[in-house]
Amino acid sequence: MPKPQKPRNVSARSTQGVTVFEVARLAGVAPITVSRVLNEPGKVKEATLLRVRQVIEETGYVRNQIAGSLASNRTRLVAVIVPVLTNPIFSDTYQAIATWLAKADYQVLLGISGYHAEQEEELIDVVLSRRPDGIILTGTIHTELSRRRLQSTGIPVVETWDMTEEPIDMLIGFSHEEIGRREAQHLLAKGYRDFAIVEVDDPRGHRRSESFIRELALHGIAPRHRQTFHGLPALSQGRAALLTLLPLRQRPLMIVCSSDTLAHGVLTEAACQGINVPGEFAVMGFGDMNFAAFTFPSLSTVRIDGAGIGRRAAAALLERLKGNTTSPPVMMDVGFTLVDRDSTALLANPWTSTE
Amino acid sequence: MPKPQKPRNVSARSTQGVTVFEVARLAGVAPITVSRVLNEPGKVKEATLLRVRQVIEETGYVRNQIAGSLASNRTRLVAVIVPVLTNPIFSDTYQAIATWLAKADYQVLLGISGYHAEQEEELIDVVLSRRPDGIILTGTIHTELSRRRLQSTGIPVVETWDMTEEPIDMLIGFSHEEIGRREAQHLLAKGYRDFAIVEVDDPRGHRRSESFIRELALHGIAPRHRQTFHGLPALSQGRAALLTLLPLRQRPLMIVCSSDTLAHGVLTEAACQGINVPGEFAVMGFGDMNFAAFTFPSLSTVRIDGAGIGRRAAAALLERLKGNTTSPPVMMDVGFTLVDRDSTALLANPWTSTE
DNA sequence: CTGAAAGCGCTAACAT
DNA sequence: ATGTTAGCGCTTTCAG
Repeated sequence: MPKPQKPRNVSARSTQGVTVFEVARLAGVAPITVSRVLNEPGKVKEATLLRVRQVIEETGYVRNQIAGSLASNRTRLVAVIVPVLTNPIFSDTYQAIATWLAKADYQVLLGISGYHAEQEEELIDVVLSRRPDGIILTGTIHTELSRRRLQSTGIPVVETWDMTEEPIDMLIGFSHEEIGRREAQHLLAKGYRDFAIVEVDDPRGHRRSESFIRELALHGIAPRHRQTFHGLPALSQGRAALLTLLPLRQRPLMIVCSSDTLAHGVLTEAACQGINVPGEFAVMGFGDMNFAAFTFPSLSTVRIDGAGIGRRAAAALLERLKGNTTSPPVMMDVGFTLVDRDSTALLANPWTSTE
Repeated sequence: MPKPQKPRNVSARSTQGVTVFEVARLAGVAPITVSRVLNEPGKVKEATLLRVRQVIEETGYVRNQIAGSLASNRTRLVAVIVPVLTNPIFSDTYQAIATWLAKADYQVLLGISGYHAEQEEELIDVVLSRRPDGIILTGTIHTELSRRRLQSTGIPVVETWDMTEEPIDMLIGFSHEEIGRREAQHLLAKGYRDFAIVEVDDPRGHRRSESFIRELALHGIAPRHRQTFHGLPALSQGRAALLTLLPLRQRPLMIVCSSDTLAHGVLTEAACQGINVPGEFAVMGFGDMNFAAFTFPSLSTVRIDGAGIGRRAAAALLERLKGNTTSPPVMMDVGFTLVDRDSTALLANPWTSTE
């Protein structure tokens, strides 16, 4: 039997809500037992468990995780820093992260950095003040200060959607340079020799393009055209891009886009102009988003397993939070897949004739 | 001058981090002054401000908002409950919410309900335990328990993306029934008489369709076809839908889709089959997503100002949190706009001839 | 403009 | 299996 409690919740500061003390009093147990019912029910005798749960039910008690977090120094909160919510390329990843974390009773604190390392730095400050148990970042490019802050806190960090030799902590992604390189090799091997690049100015897409161009250069080829749009990739930009490429139509042209959405726009404008794809233009996207297999013609692209990245990021974090510091450091390259569809199908009139 | 502090942070439970007490000691002030520097810098003398800020800088102090929230009973956290992150129709809204809240130093706690009222109910429980200062919900359909819990806490709630006579608290949205009705009237007025409905089984889209059909019925018309897909709207579904509609081609058909993505799929399959839109089929979407004006042919649709909903939801919440309980209850219908583009352009051969 | 004292509601640590 | 004690790190309240 617990000893009678001192009166509680009488000061003007209180929230007036039901607390563990009230529940404990009504159930005839000590507050810590209520806490155990909530957090470690296995450690409480069945009868006590039921009694406390009934009181919780009757009183409508809602636990205060803020107080719990302060006392236990664990928040069950994971901060997820995203560049934007409006670029669907990342949606699968964030959805997977939130879903898998929720299964383990962790919640997501969301931060939007707008693709800016400086804004991300501010965000990290804000977020750290809430003492998340873990942080998931999009990308591997951060300010030096961000890196130091994150490392000095010792909070588990997962970087995603990129590769680096020196991750802050854990890393689950793929190499954008490798994609550019392999994409170039792949298209060269198929016989394409004339290239145009259509991209937006997002940092990772830009690096894919640069890597693509470097690989072409190794084969003595320079792209005939490069167009960079601002902001998020949009169908409209792809359409505009194809219009500027029309004068290049004398010879078939391989149009390499930094996103499926841009590529879809190119295909749309081609359909509008009655231009045959892949006959007069071939088109390559990036992302293998859910529409890519169903455009007309179907879009060749680079498949990224966004949901897989999210699932693995969540899993790696949860593993660490379980206390498995003995587990090897996580630095996983999930890779990518070049997907050949109709938009790069070789026709009877081989492009290799332009060599 | 503050009196010398009792030793702090010596127990095994401490986080070993720098606390306000340490900062206060080094700056020669009381802890509460450090707190004021952080929260109400206007109330602190310039010299003190600078001195404390310097110590914060030197020590790398990171405030603990958990402790602050417990003491002040304010978390600066807003819970945002979304059905999914992978349906881009909502992206603008959530992006706007997070962005506008961040400007006011509020952060977003994210919850994914998967379109299920029951899952939302659990989520609300979890979320309430973190004592958010506000909650933003997607939709107005919740379990009775959810409604009661939310109302009994007294936390400001904003429901979005729908209308209801009895909002939990604040409401910023539009009527899906009204959309279905107006859409039918609009298309009937343009002369269309033969309709097919293509939709996914999301609850709000379904209600738009039902309302559309009711309005048609008032004019003695029943849709000739209705196809309901499962899951999120996808281009592939739109393509599949048009294939099943091909036998109906004898007379021109108005295909009403519950999402721009479905409609885009219909247009894609039409292009693939060499079918003239709007000649043989006319197509209507929903959402006016950023691609709708740039499909081929451009897509007639219903414009929803998703970003506006998000901005207003954030603003309404912030207004309430500023303590303006005197402000009138928020119940705003942001409306919608029927957008006529090429996919419903009337041709020389008027559809009205089929009457 | 600044400070002392007293909690906020919970749980770690240590009993029993 | 359950209880006692003592905080977690901050901010409210009340004083000066």
